[in-house]
Amino acid sequence: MTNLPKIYAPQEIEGKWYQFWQKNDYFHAAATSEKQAYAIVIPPPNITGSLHIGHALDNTLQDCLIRWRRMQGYNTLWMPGTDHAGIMTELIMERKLADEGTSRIALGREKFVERMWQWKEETSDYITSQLQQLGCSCDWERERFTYDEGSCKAVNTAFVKLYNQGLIYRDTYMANWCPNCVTVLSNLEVEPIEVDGNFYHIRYPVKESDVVLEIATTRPETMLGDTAVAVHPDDERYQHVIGKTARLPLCDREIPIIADAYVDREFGTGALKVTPAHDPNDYEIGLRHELEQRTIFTQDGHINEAAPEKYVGLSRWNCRKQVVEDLENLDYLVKIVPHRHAVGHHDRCGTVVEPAISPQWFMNVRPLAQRAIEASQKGEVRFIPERETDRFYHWMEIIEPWPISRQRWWGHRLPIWYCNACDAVVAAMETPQQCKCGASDFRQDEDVLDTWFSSGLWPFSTMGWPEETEELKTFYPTSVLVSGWDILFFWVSRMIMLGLGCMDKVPFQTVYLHGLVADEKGQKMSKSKGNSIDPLETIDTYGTDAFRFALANASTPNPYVSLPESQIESGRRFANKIWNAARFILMNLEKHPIPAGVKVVKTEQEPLEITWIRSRLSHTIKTTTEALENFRFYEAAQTLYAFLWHEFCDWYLEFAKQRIAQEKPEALWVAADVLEQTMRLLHPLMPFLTEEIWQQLLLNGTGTTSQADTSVTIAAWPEPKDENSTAETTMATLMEVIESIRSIRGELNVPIGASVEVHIQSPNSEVRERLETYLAQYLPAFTRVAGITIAESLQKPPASAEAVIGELAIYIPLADVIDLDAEHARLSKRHQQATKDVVSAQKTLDNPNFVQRAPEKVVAQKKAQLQRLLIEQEKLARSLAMLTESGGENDD
RNA sequence: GGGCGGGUAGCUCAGGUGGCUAGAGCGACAGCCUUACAAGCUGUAGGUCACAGGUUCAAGUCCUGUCCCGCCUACCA
Repeated sequence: MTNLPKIYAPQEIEGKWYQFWQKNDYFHAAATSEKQAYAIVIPPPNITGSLHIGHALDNTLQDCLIRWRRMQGYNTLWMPGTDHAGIMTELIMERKLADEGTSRIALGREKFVERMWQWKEETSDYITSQLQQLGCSCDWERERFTYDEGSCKAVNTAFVKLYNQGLIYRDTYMANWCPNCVTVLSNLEVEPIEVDGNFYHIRYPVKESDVVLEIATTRPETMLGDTAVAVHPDDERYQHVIGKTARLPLCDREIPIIADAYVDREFGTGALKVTPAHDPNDYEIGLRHELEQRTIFTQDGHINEAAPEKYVGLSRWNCRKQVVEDLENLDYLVKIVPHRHAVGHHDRCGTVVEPAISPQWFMNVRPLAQRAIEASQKGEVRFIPERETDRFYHWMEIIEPWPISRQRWWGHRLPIWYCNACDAVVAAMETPQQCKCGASDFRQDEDVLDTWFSSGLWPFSTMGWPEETEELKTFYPTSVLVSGWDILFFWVSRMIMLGLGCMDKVPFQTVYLHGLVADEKGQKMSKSKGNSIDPLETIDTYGTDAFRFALANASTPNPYVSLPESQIESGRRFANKIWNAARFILMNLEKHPIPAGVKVVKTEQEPLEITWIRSRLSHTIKTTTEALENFRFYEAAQTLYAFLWHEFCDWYLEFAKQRIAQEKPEALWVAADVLEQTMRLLHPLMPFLTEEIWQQLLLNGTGTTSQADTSVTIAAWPEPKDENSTAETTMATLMEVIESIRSIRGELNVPIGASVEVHIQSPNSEVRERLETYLAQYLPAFTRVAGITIAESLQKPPASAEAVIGELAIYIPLADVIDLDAEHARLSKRHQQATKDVVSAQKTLDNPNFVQRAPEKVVAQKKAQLQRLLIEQEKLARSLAMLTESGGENDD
């Protein structure tokens, strides 16, 4: 007896097979190959990270694609790697350091970076081992890191190239500043969050007049940096003060009153305080009117010497309190009105960002964005779902210069050098030897690059760029990029732009943007919200395959997908079901081994159930393949689930049991064959279980694939070649009959053990013939029968239950056990339903327009449907009448 | 303010270009330890497809409007 446990234990299977795959190098892609290339670069996870639900979904889908294409015979490359993740990683390290009682600043740049590398070495294996637990078939020999030597070279090359094209430049400009991280940020890194704030109405007296301007602001502390008051040029209320001077309270300064059309007369008091150094709009106004840019904050968000001494050194928030208190005391405060508004926060650390003026390096992404739009319009890159295309265009159209320098330490230092003698700026791969002024003393820019700059080069930096490698020739542009839609702007569009900028080609042909996993409340799952499913715990409890299946099954086209625990549970049951089906087949193969070299050949005499299951398998192969081609993972999952469980197990294996009992093992061998092919189909979704079963089947002589195949990972993807609609129709009739009988037995509570007599009446000789041929052999597998009678016409036996399928009637005499009331209720319900359907069909057909205008096929279908319904209705009516006569109650 | 997605069974969701009697999983109910699986098997119940109009022979599906929910986006101090 095959020694397989009754319950599938994933833990005992999974580790073993991953090692086997790696040992045999199945995941390694050849740099050159006759085969067509298929490549995906992984969205590199943060080195410090642990696998969260988003990774699990993202990587499961990628692995599905890669495994599927590998089986289809492509030279598949799944490029793995990790991301140094800039500020994010630094912040985590800083928390660690704080726990140790030290800090980044205390350590100093050199020590800090050293410490980061050390930590990277310690943790980076962790995330990759988790990906392996998930079954990811990455080419680990090629594993990369966004801050490794190759990436550094790519980053410097790209930077210098874009600099020389004039796309990278330095500018002093207002940008978002994080006082906590002490660095500039791009707009994307700023998350606007609605907060409850106030409008502070403040009096600004006009010099040499009794006029007092009332000005509303949400940020009173910035008044210390005010350098003007602005009103609308056409505002009648303020004509007389334009050109005059206002006295800035608390500061003992005088500021001009200017007219600028930006001011909204309707809003607030119609008078605006202008702080060019601390507000983007005021900055613009300041430029137009050549106002002083008075910066009053230090880099870490405290008040500097530009403000009155009293406030120097206060934090932004304490300063606000102090300013309000002082205004109040000096009677400059009119009122405070509660006001809810959006305030920008740094998405990584949550600090309120400060618009600030600083010299930074920018990338002019406009020209590249334009090319990206054109590439998309030409179809060089395609977005799935399609709606993402519009989001992409919109972003590319409104895109602004990208500030790429960061005042941080963990990352690629800008390849920019300044001559210590003449301050000349040089962009170069390495420290320049000599300046044009003759000096040879240079210092490198202190800043590092935005982490997205290096990850933007990922699709080609991982392939060896800037060298002209075989990998680039073979795999670039890659086939698909798989990612959540939430990083379309951060990462995907940057890759497209930088791909065009550096390679002159888009980095991937297709972008598949899957949904984000949400909890029951529709909230995106994230660790910080505490509503997250832990993939590793889930894998422990349910097994990787169950989890992966659930993820694929949840992966509908919606922007948010939900993954209730019950769905994972369902995956586990499915795995167990497959396991047991395999167990049944393997156990029986021991008694009826497949003779060497025997193939179950198709013949005229082939039993119906074999033709049928092969046809259904072909159908399943076709549907699954199409689903994967269109990134409809949920459809692939559902198709396989339905086939395996409800067709193969529920029906075919039951037929097979009969055949085995009749000493006709072909049915078993076919079962093994169908299971083997189904394991191949299911492999991309459930790699471990399918490998285990596939290997077991191989040991038992089921080798329909070529002898060279030693693993399902490289077995050929099945081909649909056995579709047979005749067999499907015949089987459908049989199934209907069997289901009707089971339904009668169930509803009338006929004991399982009781055998029943079945009488079938059908005027259709073809149907009768089919039933005569097959019913006797199949029916006993599904229900206990004492005898079967099939006739063109026959009297309904007394005290019998009845089912009607079109013109076919089934009678089951139940003399002793029949409950006439129950039978009456049953038939009555069906009669009502039939009547309803008749009315509806009749109505459609009575409409002359329908008959005239609808396609012939549809009309014919409708007519046939009505015909069938009418017959059913009539039969049911007659039987009901008979029942009533013979004493059944009609209390409907 | 603008845009996008959604509202289908108690719950989570499918329903490519309009056309079988609107489906699945989970849950519910009833009955079964039937020799692969009780993590199973069999049967049953459960839906005005958010609402109101419209187009059409035909609408869950297309159009218009309304109401909810979610998200993205915008400089209203």
